[in-house]
Amino acid sequence: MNIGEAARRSELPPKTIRYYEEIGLVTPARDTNGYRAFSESDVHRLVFLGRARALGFTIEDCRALMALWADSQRASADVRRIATDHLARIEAKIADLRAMQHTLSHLVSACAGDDRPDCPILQTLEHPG
Amino acid sequence: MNIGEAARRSELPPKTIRYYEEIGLVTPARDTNGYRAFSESDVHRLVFLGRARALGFTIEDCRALMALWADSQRASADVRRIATDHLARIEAKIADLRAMQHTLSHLVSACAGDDRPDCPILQTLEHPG
DNA sequence: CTTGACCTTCCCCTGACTGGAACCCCCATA
DNA sequence: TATGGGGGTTCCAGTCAGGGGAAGGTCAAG
Repeated sequence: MNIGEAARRSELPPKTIRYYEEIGLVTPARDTNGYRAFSESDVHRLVFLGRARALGFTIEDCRALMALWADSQRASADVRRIATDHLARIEAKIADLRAMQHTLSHLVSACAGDDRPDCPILQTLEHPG
Repeated sequence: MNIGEAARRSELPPKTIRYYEEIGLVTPARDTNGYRAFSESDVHRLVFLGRARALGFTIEDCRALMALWADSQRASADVRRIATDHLARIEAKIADLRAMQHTLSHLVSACAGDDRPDCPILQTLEHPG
């Protein structure tokens, strides 16, 4: 199948699929006219990639996960380690964002938001505390 | 003062300060030897930038905030709108990350993480639900 | 006079794509 | 047979907010 149908079936944009080929995550065959020819297993890999990316795994995580997926001798510990590391990064990011949210929501509720210039948001950026 | 001291006082890396000059967020004078000569108000602007960036505002948000900061005729509504928009983006991002965290933490706790190949993480990436 | 710390510009690199230009291929219709 | 449209292809450039490092100029101390 051509890239268009592979895109519909994997729910990934054609551009993304070409990029994944460029970095070696999929290697579709080629027709004589130069068009990419995707097999069912190529689509299967693309769907896997889409799900892993949707969970926030990096491309390099995806590469490692796909290698483990293909390896019937894998240790589930290796998969789990990738996931726990990723989970830790996510939780750190959530903590950062929640700190920003905390500060910002206080500032926003303290600001009148009218046509006068007085603004605790700017005051805090200038001199916090 | 030279960029090194401006960096220490603003707690921003010299590279970042040069970048901010390149995109027009600060415009330090120059000594005859070509070195940047930062004034107190330049440092003040850098500190403001550092705080705004620490709250997650984009560079373009910072540019707008600094323009409002410099404008004694500003309406606090304009400042507040920038902050509320940014807060909304942060909250959307937190929601995304929490969804990932939710799914990932379930997967991690379901995975034995031993030397056997059976792995609900890979199974779910292959066939969710 | 030399050493070492500082400063300068310049260019390339990051992640994970996205947009666009220029061009090729295939099928249907007038 | 022309042509129009909807595929496909490659390559280049841009995104965001800087970071790394090279090649070279400047300055104060020993």
